[in-house]
Amino acid sequence: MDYNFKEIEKKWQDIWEKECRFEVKNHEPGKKNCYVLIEFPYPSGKGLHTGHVRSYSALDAVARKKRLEGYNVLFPMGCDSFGLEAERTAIKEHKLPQEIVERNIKVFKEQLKKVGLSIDWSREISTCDPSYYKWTQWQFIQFFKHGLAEKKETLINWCPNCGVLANEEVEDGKCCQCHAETVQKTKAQWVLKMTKYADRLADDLVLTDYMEHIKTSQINWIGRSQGEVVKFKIREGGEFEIFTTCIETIYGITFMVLAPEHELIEKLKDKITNYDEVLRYINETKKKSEFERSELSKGKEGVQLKGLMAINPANGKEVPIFIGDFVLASYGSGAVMAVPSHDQRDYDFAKEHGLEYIQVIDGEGCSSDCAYEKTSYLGKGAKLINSQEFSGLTVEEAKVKIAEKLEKMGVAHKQTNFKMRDWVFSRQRYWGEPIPMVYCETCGWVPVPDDQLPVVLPNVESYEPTKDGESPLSAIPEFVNTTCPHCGKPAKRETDTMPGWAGSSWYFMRYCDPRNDKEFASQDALKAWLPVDIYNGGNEHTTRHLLYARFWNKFLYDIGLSPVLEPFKTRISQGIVLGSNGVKMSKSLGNVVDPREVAEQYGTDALRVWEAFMGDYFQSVNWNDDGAKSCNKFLNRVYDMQEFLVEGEEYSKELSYHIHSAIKKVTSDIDNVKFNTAISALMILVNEIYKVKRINKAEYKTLLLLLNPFAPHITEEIWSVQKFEPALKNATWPKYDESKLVQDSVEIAVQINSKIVGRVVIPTNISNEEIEKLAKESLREKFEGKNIVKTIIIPNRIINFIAK
RNA sequence: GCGGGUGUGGCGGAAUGGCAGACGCACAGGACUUAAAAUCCUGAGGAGGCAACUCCGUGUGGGUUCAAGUCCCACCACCCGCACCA
Repeated sequence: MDYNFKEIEKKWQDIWEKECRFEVKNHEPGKKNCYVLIEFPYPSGKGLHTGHVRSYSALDAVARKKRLEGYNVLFPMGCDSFGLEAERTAIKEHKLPQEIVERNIKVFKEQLKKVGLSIDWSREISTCDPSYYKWTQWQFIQFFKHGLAEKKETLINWCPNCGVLANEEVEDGKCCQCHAETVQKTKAQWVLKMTKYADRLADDLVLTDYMEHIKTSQINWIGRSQGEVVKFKIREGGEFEIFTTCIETIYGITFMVLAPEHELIEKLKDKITNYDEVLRYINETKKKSEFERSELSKGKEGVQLKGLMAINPANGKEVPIFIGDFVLASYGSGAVMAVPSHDQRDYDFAKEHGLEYIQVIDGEGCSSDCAYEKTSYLGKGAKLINSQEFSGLTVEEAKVKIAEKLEKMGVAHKQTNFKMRDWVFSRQRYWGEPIPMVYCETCGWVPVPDDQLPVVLPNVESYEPTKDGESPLSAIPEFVNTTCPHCGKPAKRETDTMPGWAGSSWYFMRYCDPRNDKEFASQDALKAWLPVDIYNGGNEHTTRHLLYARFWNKFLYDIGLSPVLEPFKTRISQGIVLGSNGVKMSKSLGNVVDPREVAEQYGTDALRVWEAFMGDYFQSVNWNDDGAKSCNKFLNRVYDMQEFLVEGEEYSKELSYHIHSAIKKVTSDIDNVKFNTAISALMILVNEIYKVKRINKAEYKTLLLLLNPFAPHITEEIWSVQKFEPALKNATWPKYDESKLVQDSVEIAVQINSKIVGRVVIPTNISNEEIEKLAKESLREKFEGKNIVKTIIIPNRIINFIAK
């Protein structure tokens, strides 16, 4: 008969809760601390889905194993509750975001508890709780006091009817709600100067054990490049700067391109003979987002600034100037030199506009339909041509010499540029932390004093985005009007709120000391837990959230409030769970699987085991309805094994090898986040036990402990029913003995000229000569007439004879 | 476009450069049963063959190597991110 998972799972969840089993102190004598962290969820109305269960139960397995290994484990949970989605739902349902969030958190928590996660609920936090965001605000003020927060003009999406829009709300240049055309406008916004930390954010990755692709993503997002800033004079007066990493191609310049926003255009408008055309192009550009502008297909568009010519400082040559929207004002100096022979985008642009090509690097790569780019010529000893005194030098020599010449002339200097930009920290939205600043005519921007924090988000009647582009808070005079904390004169509060990223940039610190009302967390608590040992989250957060959190921590480190340079030792990302049809689960496609239904049918343990087993943790995987069923079957086999149980405190001869290899495999697989093969190893062990139809106490206990991280309810139930000692919560993770993994004999494959000709069973302790002899003897007929010239032996696997 | 990934049976997936397809699903056969379900046991990449066995097989095309799913080069397809969704 099937085991009664409903009863068992409820029973143990109640016991864990009653015992406060997973509540943890910051210090536990004789135990090392281990911090297992999973990104806290956004409490959307959709509730928990199978993707959540996959990562939560996986990290729960890690936490449970660490506990059994004797660690003092912090495995906390909370909610990232501010943000646009709650606001939208609230608007739709005519409720307050506060209510929506409260309701969703309740559902979430209930669902999480049913998954049987070993969470310390006493440390639960929510970013929209004033006792939490008080400290988010306090930290913002520290950024301000250290000159890292300032108001600055930035680009926003603007809809004439709806005001400021998020990128997400713009579809093909139109507002997603009213379908009016949107434009890009500038607006003064709070900005955190993250670029000041760009170098360190890139360099300090060596201090972490992040997965390699995550480090690469971070480095590419930061996008550090070293190059030269070169000053170009304009024949008609004035000058501008460009940034290039390919100074070696400067003699190949045949035109220049400025960003349409470049200040020079306004300055020299009287000298531009086709100013009307230029203006039209600039207005067209304003309708495009930066993302659209950087697409290559649009890179050929541009308009010449007729009447102007730029002068190449290297050789005095005059070249035409264009504006093109593929040049972004936000990167470098908003202007580029164009070398069509050696850059594909310049090449296409030149072709479109009938411009000249000058090849300056010698090689075969330059052809009639593509440029000879640096990826093809760098590091290959290519030489310069058509470059005056530099012709004949290698690219690497020329880079240095040309830069030297221009620097001596006073028209160039070295510069490091970053793709990464400062963090725009303002939102003209209601549902976020109010930015705790006051503007005074006399004193300028003044932070709200500590004793007046938090600046509480007021309850309002209308919190929809405003049409004038200001935050809904600006319509509340009681909120806006205040006095200057500095001089006491009437002043106005900042009405922008913070982005959702704010609260999530330091929540892992708050978990260390969640109820502290004197500071965001005590240094003692932070030292006890940081850095986080293993941090899991979605792939979509491996660039931005991770950078923001690392930046935030580095700043706190610099002002003495974080004990670590890097907050996360390792970072991993789970693959998403797709619908059974291979596409993302969504309500409209009807392929959403509710974990509650699965648990109802096959049990939470089966669901957890299946989510661990269904595939490589890092890869996306298609949901399969039969999976949980098969895992329920597996758990039943483990349960039914009680009938085979015999006395015995040591592993039996028949099972010893299988037990030791399972311990080894499961232990290393959990450490290496390979849950699927850990489950597979357990299945193999269970199959072996069914072959002998006998299991003793020692063996059963080991099996249950290995399975416990994945299926905590059933294992604890069997353990307690069988009255195994000590109680499972006090048991220790089993150890394997390498010497028990050595088998007496092994079957190896025999190859002649790399083709398998047969197999032979050999003792494991014999010499290579003996292996050769045995292989030849057992497959004598295959060797007839063969002249063996070489033998390759791969221990316990293959012997390969090379014959002539 | 830029950046990060992925591609293996009917399906989910395994495989430190060393016997491809572990483990599981679905499938087939057997045991148990009046019968079915459940359970237990066995089989199975494809093609050919009564069989022993042979040939073909890890997105495509090349290459390195005694040996390639794995390393290198070129290509194709798909997924994720791209700064006001978080």
